[in-house]
Amino acid sequence: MTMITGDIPPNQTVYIKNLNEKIKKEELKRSLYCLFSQYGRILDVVALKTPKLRGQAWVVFSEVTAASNAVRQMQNFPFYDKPMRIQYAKTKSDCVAKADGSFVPREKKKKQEEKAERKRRTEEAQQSGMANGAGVESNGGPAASFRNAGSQEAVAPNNILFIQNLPHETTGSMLEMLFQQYPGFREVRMIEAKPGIAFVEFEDDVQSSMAMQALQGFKITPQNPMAITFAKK
DNA sequence: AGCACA
Repeated sequence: MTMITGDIPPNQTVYIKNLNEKIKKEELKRSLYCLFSQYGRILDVVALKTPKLRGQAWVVFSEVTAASNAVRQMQNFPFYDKPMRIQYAKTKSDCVAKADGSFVPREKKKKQEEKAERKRRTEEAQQSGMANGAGVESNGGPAASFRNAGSQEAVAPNNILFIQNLPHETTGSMLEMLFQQYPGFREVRMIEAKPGIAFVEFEDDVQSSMAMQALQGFKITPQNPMAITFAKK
């Protein structure tokens, strides 16, 4: 069991390192968003290019299960020519804390920690009824019900996309018009015997992910939002 | 290698 995640407990945020440091921050964040959004809803992507933090990023999911799938499935995924190393984040992301009400701004947080430290040092002769932010991690959160990947089996990235729920009149050239605008596009393959589905091939997984993100739910007719997943290998 | 929230 040589798991790279070490002994860090599950967290809805994943910490990614060994990222290509030449990629500009905005592009990196966009790409990470595209690449990881198949595992669930993403609340935030954090990347800094400071000396200490370059080459690393945090992707915040709305669900821990999404993060778990991402840690497993995307482990060592070659992203901009470097294998990603993915773990759970060590601490709660600010955007999560803000959502659950436990957020404490940075400066104040320092003070609060010092205060807690002082308190700890004084003999605790009595225990007051102070309930200190002891994680009430209930997810009474809003609308977690999308076509998120949490319910279905997590599929590993693939340069080939599997498209479902197309109107039966869909032609290859219609799909080509849609998908060819994304870099790395190679070809569309319709399955004559099976109307309503198609395969779209890109040069690599990153590019296919971009197109998937961009066209997910795209409606050729009002009744037919496209359902795009990676093709099974 | 490196765990932040510009």
